[in-house]
Amino acid sequence: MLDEKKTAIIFKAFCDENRIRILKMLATGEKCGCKLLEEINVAQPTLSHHMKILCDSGVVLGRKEGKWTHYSISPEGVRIAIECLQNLTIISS
Amino acid sequence: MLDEKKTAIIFKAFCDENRIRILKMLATGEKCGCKLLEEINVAQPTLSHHMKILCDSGVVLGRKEGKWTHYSISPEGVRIAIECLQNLTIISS
DNA sequence: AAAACATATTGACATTCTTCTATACGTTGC
DNA sequence: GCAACGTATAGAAGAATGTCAATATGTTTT
Repeated sequence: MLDEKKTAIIFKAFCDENRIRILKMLATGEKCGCKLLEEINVAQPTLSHHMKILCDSGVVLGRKEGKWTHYSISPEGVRIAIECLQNLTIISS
Repeated sequence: MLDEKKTAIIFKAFCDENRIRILKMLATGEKCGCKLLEEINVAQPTLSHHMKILCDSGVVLGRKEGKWTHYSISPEGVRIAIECLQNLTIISS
């Protein structure tokens, strides 16, 4: 089981409204930063900040390609997050 | 699918280290506030504050009985949280 | 090499969150 | 009724977070 600190870092991804919007966009497939920026109402440095938190959580992957960064949901990160949520909440002895 | 605000409220439950400790305690069964207070290193009003956030998320249930409040994991709340996490992160078109 | 573009970093400010002390509220037992 | 107990609320202080403008970094194109 992950420690409290790492667990908190994972779920920080899901506790800001703008990050949730970003995740919903990524759920339809990989997108580059500039595309995300078009669809969300924040300044570019703010988006960059949120993308860092999402990547740090492990739930999102960033793939650099030339001047673009393509972001996508990480299936492995998602698996870990769900497992973590279950460990925290499923009653056990 | 839940809106961004409600989703954020659910996952706020999991993004503070002390709340994660509390959830781990509750995963071993229902506990009253005073029992939780013994095991966690915060003042009583701070615990009360965290319990409110946990209950607001729907992941924890509070059951009043005389002067005690007994807290437990809500299986239904957990189900919704996991479903919500899956909706946000499982790739779809 | 210079211009244009995508993204990251810095620094400042406002808001939100965590925590505490003090106090209030509701219940139990004398 | 009053004291003791468990919990909640109010208010304040400090820390963390979200946001932006300005600027830096790295890449592509001309």
